[in-house]
Amino acid sequence: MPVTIKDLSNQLGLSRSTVSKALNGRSDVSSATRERVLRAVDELGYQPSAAARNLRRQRTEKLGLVVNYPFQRVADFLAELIPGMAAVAEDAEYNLILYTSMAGNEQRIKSLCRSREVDGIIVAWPPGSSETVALSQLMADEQMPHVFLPRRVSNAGISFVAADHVQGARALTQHLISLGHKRIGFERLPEVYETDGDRHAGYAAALRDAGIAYDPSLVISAKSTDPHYHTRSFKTFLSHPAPPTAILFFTDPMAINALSLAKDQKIRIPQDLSIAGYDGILASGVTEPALTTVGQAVSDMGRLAVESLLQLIEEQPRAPIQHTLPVELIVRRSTGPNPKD
Amino acid sequence: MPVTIKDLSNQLGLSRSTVSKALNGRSDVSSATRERVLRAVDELGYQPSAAARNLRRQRTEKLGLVVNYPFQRVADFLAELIPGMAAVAEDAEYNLILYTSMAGNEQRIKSLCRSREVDGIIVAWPPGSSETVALSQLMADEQMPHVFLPRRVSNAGISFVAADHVQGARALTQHLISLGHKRIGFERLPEVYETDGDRHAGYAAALRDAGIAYDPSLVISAKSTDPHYHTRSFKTFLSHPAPPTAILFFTDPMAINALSLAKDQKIRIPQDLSIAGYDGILASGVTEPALTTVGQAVSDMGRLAVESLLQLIEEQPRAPIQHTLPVELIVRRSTGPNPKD
DNA sequence: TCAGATTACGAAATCGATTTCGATACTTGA
DNA sequence: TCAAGTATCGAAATCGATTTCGTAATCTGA
Repeated sequence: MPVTIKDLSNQLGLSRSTVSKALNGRSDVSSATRERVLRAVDELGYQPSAAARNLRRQRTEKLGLVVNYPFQRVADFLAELIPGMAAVAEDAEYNLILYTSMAGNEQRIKSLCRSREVDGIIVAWPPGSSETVALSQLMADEQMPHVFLPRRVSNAGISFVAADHVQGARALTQHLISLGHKRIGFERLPEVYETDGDRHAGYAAALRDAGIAYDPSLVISAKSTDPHYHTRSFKTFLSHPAPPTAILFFTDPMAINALSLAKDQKIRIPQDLSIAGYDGILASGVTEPALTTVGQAVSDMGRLAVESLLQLIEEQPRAPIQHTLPVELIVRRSTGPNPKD
Repeated sequence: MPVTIKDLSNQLGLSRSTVSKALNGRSDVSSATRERVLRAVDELGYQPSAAARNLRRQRTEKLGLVVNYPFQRVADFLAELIPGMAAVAEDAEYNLILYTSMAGNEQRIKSLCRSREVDGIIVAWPPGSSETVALSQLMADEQMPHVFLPRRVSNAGISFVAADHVQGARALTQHLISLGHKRIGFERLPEVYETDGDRHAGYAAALRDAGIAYDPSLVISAKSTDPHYHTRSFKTFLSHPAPPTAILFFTDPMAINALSLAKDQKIRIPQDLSIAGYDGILASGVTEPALTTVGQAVSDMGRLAVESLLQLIEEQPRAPIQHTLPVELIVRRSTGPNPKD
C-alpha cells in the first residue's frame, strides 16, 4: 500500500488540509510546519495519487496524441515528431498518451473527450477537410482544446501546425527550372487534400513565374501510395510523346521507388532524368544518387503543436492558433541539368 | 460541464449505485432497468470520468513507456516498436503513456511508480546491467509490474523481451565464412553491455565452428556511436598488415558510414571488401549497394512486451516472463565472395 | 487596553465513480 | 400458509487528494 496524505498527517499530528497546503505552497502554513512536512515526505516516500489529484483538480496534465492514420505509413515522420512533442510536454509537466486505433470512429473521440482523461488533443494526420471540420466541431462541443497536425485546415477557427507546402513545391520546381528543365512531371496524391492542393499550387506557380505553360499531361494522380500505381505512372511518364526531363514525386518513398525503376531500365539519374522527392526522410540521404527533396522541420512542428495546445489549455485564447512553418529545399545528386539543353 | 452519473440517476429516478451496476454488468439489476439506463446514457451522452474511476478502482488502464535513452538515436526502432505496442494495448483497453526524460533519474521512476498513474511500465533501452538490476529492484519494491526491452538482462527474476543476438551475429558471420572470408573484422560498441557481449559471442562462435582462429586485432571497440570513432576504426582496419576482407559493424548507421568512406577511397563494395550492418533499419535497404544486415522483428517485440506486461499485471505470476526472439539474416549486395580466394 | 487585522490550522465538503451491506417485495416449496 | 430463498434496488462508505470556510491565537496600532 502506498503512503497517502492521511498517513502523512497522522504521522505528523497535523490535519490533511495543512499537509496538502504545505505541499502546494499555500501561504497559510508556517515555514516551520512546512519544513516538517517536507521532511516527512522524504522519510515516508510520499507521492500524491495521480487519480485523486486528477479527480479533485479536474485536469490530468496529459495530452492525447491521436494518430488518425495507419501508423506504419507515417512512422518515419512520427519518429521525429514524437520526441519533440514529448520534450516540450514534459518540460511543462505534461505527458503524452497515444491513441492509435480511433481512425474513422468519431464515437471514440467523443468518449475520449468526455472521459476527461486528457486535457487536450493533438490530431495527427486528420482525414479529409470535411471530416476534419466535423472532428474539430465535435471536440469544440466537448470543450476539448485541440490542434491538428501536420496539415493546414482551410477553415478559420481551427488550430493547426503545418508546413508551407506551397513554398516547398515552388522552391523545388524553381530549382529544376534553374537547371534548365522545361518539361517537369509531377506525380501527385489526391487522397491528402489540402497538402496535395498546396504542393500542386506551388508547382504551378513556379511554372507560371518562369513563363512555362502548364501541361496537364505531365501531372499524374496516383490513386494511392501503393507502389503498383507509381510504377504505372512512371511508365506513363516515360512513354509520353514528349517525356519530362525531370519528375517531382509527392513523397520520398515514391521517388526512391522511381530511382530503382530507372536503374532497372538503365536510365541514368540525373544525367538522363532528374528525380526529386518530398519530405526529407532519412532514407532519402543514402540512396544512390542521394535524393533532392524538401525537408520539413518535423521536430519543430511537434514542439510547436504542443506549445500551441498548452496555450489553448492554459490561456484559453478566443482565436485559434495557426502556424505554417517554412520548409527547406535539400539539393542533392538526383537532380541535374536538363540533358536536352 | 460533462454529464455525471448523478445527472443520469436523477434523470432516471434511480440511485447512483443502481446506475453504476447497470453499466458494469452486475447481476442485481433487472434487464428492464438496464435497458432504461443504457438508453439514457445514449441520450445524455454519458461517459464515466476516468479520474473518478481510476481513484476508486485503483488502476488506470495505462501503461508507461519509459525510453531511457536519447530518443533520436533509437527513433528508427521506436517507429516500429510503438505501433505494435499501441495496437496490443488498445485491444486490451489500455493506452500508452510516453516518458522520455527520466534517464538516469531514479527518483522520477520512483515517483512514477508511487503516483500510480500507470499500471505497469515498459523500460526501453535500459542502461547497463547493474543499473538495470537496481531499476528493477526499485520498481519491484513499489510493486510495479515492469518489462525491459529490447535487451536481455542477465539476471534471473527480471522480465524482458529481447532478440537473440548471439544467433544473429553468428548467422551473419557464418554467411561471410560461407563466402570464403577468413579474416573478418568486427567493430563493436562497449556501451551496450549485454547486447555487445551477445553479438561478440555469436561472432566468436561462428569462427570457432569454422575452425578459424580468433584474432583480437580484428576486433575494435568504438568508444561511442559518434561517426568520428568509426572513421578512425575503419582506417585502422584498412591499415592492418593483414586487413580483413569483410567487416561486421555493430549497427547499420555505422555500416552505412563505412559504405561512404569506402566510396571516397575507391574501395569497391563488395568486390574489394564485404560490409555488413546490424538491425535492418529502413535506410539499409536503399544504400548502394544495399546492406547485408540482420533484421529484428521489432514490431513483434513491441507486441510481446505489452502482452507480457499485461500478463504480469492481470495474472501476477510468480516467475518473470522472459522472451528471446529469433532474428533474421538479410542478405543483400554489400557482401560478396572473398576477393583473395 | 482593546477592536480589528493577521497568522496558522482544522473540519467538512467536494470531485465522480464503485462497492458493500442492508432492506424490501416477491417467489418458492413443504 | 409460512419460513426461506431470490430478485431488485438504495444508503452510505470509500478511493485520496484539494479547497472553502470557520476559529482560535497572536499581533498591531491608536
